[in-house]
Amino acid sequence: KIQVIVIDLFGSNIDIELTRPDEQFGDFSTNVAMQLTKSVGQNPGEIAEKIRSALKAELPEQIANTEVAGPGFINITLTELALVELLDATPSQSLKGKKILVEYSDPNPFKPLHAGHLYTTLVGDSVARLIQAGGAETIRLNYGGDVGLHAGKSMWAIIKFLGGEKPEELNKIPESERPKWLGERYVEGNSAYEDDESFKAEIVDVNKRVYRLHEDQDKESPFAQIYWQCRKWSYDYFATLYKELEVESFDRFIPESEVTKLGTDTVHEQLQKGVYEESDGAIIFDGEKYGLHKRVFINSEGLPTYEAKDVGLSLTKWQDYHFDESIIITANEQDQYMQVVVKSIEQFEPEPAKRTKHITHGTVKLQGGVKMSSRKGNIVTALEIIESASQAGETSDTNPNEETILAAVKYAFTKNRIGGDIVYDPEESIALEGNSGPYLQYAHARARSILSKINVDDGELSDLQPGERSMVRKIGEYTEVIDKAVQELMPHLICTYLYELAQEFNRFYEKNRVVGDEREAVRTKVVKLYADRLKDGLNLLGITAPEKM
RNA sequence: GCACCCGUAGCUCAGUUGGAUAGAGCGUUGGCUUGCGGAGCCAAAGGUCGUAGGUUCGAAUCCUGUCGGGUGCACCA
Repeated sequence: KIQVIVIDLFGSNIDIELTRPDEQFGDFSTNVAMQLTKSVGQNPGEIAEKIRSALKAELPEQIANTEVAGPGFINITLTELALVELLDATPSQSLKGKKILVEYSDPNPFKPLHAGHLYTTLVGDSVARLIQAGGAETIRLNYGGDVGLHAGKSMWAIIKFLGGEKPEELNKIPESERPKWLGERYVEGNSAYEDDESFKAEIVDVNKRVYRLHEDQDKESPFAQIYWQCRKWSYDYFATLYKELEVESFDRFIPESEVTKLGTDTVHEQLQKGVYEESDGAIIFDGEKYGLHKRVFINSEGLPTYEAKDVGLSLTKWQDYHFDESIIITANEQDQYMQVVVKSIEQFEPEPAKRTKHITHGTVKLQGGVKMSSRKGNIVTALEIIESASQAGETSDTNPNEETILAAVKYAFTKNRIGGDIVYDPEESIALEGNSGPYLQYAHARARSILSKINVDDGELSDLQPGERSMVRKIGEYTEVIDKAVQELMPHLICTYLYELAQEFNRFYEKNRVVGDEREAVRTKVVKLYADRLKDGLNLLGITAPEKM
């Protein structure tokens, strides 16, 4: 609408950006006038004034007031009618008709789940929810390394523990201790590999046997029985965590073993065509030609590295889904690695490479910047994080139930912009005051409690008083926020908004009685709209909104 | 050495396709309580936006240098 006026007046069709300014300035604001200063050759105040008066004349029904302020902002205050109409808007489903793959979580069988896995799982879940909210056909993928050196290390230590290749010995390990037991074996195998040359050689050999077992589709040999049994234990363990977290379930688990052959074959094939090259007995891709670095895809033992398997994975995704977009979420240490892999694929299969987007996040640290490592063994496991939230709740006056604990952890991990490291503080996450999941749950429950005491029908939103208008204004921003969060794939935008919304409500609530007031009907409508948005927003984050707490 | 990410209040973070007095929470200090869930509200103190330049009418935001932290740079994942 402003666009048209600008074109009429100045013949310029720049994009008009409407922002939500501080409430004192109005409902919308734009700085076009300042942007036009140069091309038009008039001072911003004059330009703004022309646009302002034209705009006001054009839309008398929608615009109550406009003014030019500061260096040349045009501030627009909507009429009550227009403001209320904004409430009917729904998120724009901008991804409708697209098929989008989201790969995240990616735990490796035979290795323990540490706090980082919890983080990446929750980030992935919230991003996938956004994509789904955008209307896309969303396919959740989980890729895991069931072959590779780590599996070799674990298998070596497992066999040693069992006193040989004796699968029946596995039955002696109680079900509840299996995840921990597997984690300990990995740590043992890893230390052995690093500390002792002869152990290292043995492990390399075990690693080869694991690959061979897949090629031969061996399920019978004692070695294979141990492998498949422990692999299953790992997957069971992952399933337990996902269930506990109440994250959306994955559409497909793709173990590395499933894509190894395709990846290996492709690399060999493209070696002939010059995409990959031989170097010191290994097959590499020379990313330096593209400002990246060199990486080994097939090692000199002839075994595929992670790189080759990722090639297989990408091609598998492309063949099986023909996606519009493929999103991969990992820790940021894989950032440059992934660029090399994707660049190599681009050389012979450009389409899927171009449609692949890598989102990276930072690492989880505990209060005081303590980092966790899975090499040393002193790791914080995923379940321990949840446990710590629960414990922090018990020592406070909260006494949280499961819903609250999950809300605490999920919100703590999604409220920050994806990218940097995050510091997890259990006490802050479970706190009922401040910017936390439980605070928002409480805010919701309190609003529902008010509504449960109401006996009148909703009123029309008209002749709004200032507090009511502020609430309507804030509620009306909901769809804009969702759209932006979907577009940018940034769940934290929703967190920020919901928190602001709850604060706005608390201000309203402080001054305006609902039940029994002469404006009860109108205010009931406001509270209802507020509670519904809060609930929807929390659900988008995978957080429940209980009626009572 | 090269590359990528990060550096905003004591702490944890928003704000970064350039725009109005840089905003929240926690913590600190003071006020509000006969209340629909006070798990709240109001207010104060607290900032050379790492630092030095540059571009611009205008820079936390863009460019360059520099310092500090993290990560990655060949047979690990």
